[in-house]
Amino acid sequence: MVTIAQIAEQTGVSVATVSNVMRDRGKVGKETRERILALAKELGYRPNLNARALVQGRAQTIALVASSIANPFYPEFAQAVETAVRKLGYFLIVCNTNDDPEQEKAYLDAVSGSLAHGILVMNADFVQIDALLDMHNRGIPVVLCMWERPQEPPALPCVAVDFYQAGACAAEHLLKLGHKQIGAIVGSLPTGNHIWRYRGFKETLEKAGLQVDEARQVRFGHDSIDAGRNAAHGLLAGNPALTAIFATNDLPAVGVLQAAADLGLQVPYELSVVGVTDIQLAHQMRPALTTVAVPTQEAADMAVAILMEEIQQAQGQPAMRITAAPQLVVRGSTTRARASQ
Amino acid sequence: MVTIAQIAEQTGVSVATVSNVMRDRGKVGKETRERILALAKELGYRPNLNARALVQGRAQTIALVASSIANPFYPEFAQAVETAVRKLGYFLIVCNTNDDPEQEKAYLDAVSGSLAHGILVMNADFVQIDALLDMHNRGIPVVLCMWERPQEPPALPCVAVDFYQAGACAAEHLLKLGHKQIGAIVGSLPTGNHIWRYRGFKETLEKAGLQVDEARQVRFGHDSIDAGRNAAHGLLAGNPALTAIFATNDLPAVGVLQAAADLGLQVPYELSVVGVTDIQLAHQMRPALTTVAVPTQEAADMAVAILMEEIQQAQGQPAMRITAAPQLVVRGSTTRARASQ
DNA sequence: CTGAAAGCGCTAACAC
DNA sequence: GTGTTAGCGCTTTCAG
Repeated sequence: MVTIAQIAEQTGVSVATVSNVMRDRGKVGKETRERILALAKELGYRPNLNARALVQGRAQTIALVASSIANPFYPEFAQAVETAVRKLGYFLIVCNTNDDPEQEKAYLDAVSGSLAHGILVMNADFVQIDALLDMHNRGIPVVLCMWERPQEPPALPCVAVDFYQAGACAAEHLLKLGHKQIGAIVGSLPTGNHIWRYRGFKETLEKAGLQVDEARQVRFGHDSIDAGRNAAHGLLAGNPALTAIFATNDLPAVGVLQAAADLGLQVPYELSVVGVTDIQLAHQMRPALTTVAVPTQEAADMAVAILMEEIQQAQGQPAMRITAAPQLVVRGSTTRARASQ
Repeated sequence: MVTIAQIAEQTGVSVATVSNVMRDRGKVGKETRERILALAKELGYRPNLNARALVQGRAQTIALVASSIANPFYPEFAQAVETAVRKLGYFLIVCNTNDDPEQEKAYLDAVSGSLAHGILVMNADFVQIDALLDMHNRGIPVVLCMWERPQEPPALPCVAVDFYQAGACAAEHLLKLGHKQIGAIVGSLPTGNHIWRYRGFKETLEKAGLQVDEARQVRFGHDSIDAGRNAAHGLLAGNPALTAIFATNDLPAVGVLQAAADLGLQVPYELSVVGVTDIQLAHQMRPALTTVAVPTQEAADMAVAILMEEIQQAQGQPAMRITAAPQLVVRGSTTRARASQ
């Protein structure tokens, strides 16, 4: 490994000068500078990031914590985050806890031990919020990335997406198409994080004068294709009059598409389907999925921006930033309600 | 930040002793040990990873370099790698170059500067191989993760998958189903990395006495859904007698499925489709995709294993390890050839 | 079993 | 402009 000291020695200058050159700190004679640069290049010098991090008290990395990579939204978001942090000279460390508290603790401890300068958390509801609060109090920048409810900010900095509105938006679309018998598949338990999406949906229906009978029209579960498919089978078996199904996320919505295929139901003519998020998979399905798109890149950029503010001490009370509203994207999985039976 | 020195002072021992306790190095009296542990816990001590990395000359991280996260195979592999490295106490840094040589250089430089202890490279063909060789010569562990051709090992350690055989396997399946008019969509240029898959396919057909007319039956391009769809449209327009299409990867195969949907062609009855890899998307499509599955987790484990050998100096000449053979997975997108026209 | 001291490679005052 | 020096927090001989 080539060090600053070797370069200093071989060029007959001090380490400070070499260090200054390496960091473009000016105050170095042009001729000296060039001699140093030339030698550094020849020797293949690379600054030791750990030494730098040690002396500066901060690493050049950002950690992104998520409970599971299984959700295809994750890599899309991770990519957006990576792009954003790279622009600022940081590297991204991915931390998948796989819902394992031990892994999670290991990651949080490592970050506390300067593995990363700051930490981005995707599914805050699965993470030990108090451990994060603790880190934040010790001065480690923390940002929650996908807060579901702008109206109720958490105790930590976050970027919020108005998922209530996403649900409302999906409901309006279906209503406008004349659907009256609408099922819902919720990708979490009634106490879980998808509840706001569901409320937005439900309350919009109710405002339009439609009653929602939870026993007959709604299934709670979790956020996966399989869960969505099973739920759809259950729903359609118990309630064949359904002309549309809203799923609180694209994954279960894809499950609904599959269930329809299983049953030989033509989507959208016999059943309309709407999801939320607009993951890649949504437009790869046939028919492609109508969904309420979440501004992924914007959320990632905001999260990184907040993190940077925290890093630059521009603190105060926990910042919350709200993304643009989720937008309906109409594709092939929805159409006018079929003639009532 | 709590340091080892503070703990040493407050417990009246030396830093060396605290350090030994923290790393379970034995040789510390039980009672001292417990006093130290108790205080460390109370103070919320976390070892500084950068200091440790500096003094030991190696980081506790592994870098995974890929040209693009767009390929859905990437997150699947990344997850497998992350799991494998975590088991050994390492953290994973993701490095997406997005085919940008500057990004790539930035990442390689950072790793050379001890950002990571070792480096895993996914798409070796897109990466500046000489830069990697250089790193390897300087003693930095490097492993190429998905070498396509075991018969022609590269100059660096690697894990190889016999993709020639994958292509052959797909061809055999189609032949067995009675297909004679088979198109091929290659997810790279004729000089690119998918060429072995194609050769396996082509030569198997030829051994069975079928001629392959590249102009009429084959399209080269790149590895994406859209490219696959376009290629399929072109192929089917020029050659409607085709009863099956082989794609060198699942992504273009999904594109073929979409093209068939566009044209109102019933898969598999009017057109059979086979891909390679078995990404998640493959079994989410309807009909689900028949494909030749690559052992992702095994490849990831092997890559990490080779890396660890390199780390433990168990060197010698570049190791190559070959995964189990790719396996055909029959799903809904293939069936017997339709009556010849 | 425990301690003292050197030093990993770099940055950041502060002198010259 | 350039050099000197004191650490950053930790591990690692080597003594005791």
